[in-house]
Amino acid sequence: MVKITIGKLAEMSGVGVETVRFYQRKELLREPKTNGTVRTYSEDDAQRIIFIKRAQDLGFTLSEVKELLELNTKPRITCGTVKAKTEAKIHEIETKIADLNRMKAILEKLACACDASQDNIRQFKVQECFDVGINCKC
Amino acid sequence: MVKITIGKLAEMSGVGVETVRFYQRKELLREPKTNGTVRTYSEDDAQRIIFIKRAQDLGFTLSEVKELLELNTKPRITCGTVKAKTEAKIHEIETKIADLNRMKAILEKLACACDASQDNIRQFKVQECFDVGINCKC
DNA sequence: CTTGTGTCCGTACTATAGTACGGATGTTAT
DNA sequence: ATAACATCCGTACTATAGTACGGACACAAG
Repeated sequence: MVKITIGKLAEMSGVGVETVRFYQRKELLREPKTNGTVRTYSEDDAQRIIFIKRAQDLGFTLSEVKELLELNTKPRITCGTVKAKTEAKIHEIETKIADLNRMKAILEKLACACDASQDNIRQFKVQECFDVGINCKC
Repeated sequence: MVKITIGKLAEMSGVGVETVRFYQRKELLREPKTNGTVRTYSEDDAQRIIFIKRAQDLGFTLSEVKELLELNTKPRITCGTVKAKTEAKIHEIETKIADLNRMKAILEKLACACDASQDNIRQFKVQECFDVGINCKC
């Protein structure tokens, strides 16, 4: 077995050394075996960090990731549990996308109204545009 | 004009008193007129806070919201400037939507993969589930 | 054996977005 | 007038997700 130090682990998994230590404090990573005083890590630790980063990119917070990882250590957890958590996350994302589309439509109206105006010192009321697009005739 | 105190303003706009003061410190709200020492607010301040909360819900940070609001408050801003900022915001939103759609697609694959292996695997590895999700053909 | 790089560990700091607290003063209702 | 509540103000604290720092060791090369 290859000796992996914290520096190598960090490099392998694409995070900083301090981040590894931070994840240990947060109990997202186990406290590793030490021979002497210097801790040695395994390939599994790297995989775990890569998983954490991936889940995070997918919109999970660290505590949600921790929860997901704990599904492994707890007995008799089924795919159904993971699926439920994932679907809740999908729903959150869908809501966000819908909101953003609404926001985008309103901003497009604002840009359009801006275009239509010949008056270069006209005051646009951004708030009103956000409300219903009152000022926007397009 | 009705006298609106900070407490009433907070109640009207659905935030805490401390949040109003926080927004003042962050210059998202103007420092209000005082008669004596107690500050009085207007209906506009409430509208402004409600706007802040809405934009925030749509995924804008407070400093982004501040920028949006400054489109109104800067006196001699031209239509061209407003339009440029608005379009930049639209672009940001489009990027966010794309990112969220990517996340959603991956999570849907994950949910699907979880579904497929529901009854078969007892000792289930969450990390593998994510891997399967990413490579899943469903 | 000394130099240099790496690791260990605690602590402190960053940014974002607030929330809570304590003492002083202001305002209002009875 | 006096109790009760509200406001003012600064400071400190919360959570999230790290990043940075400084002293003490560890270890490998020259």
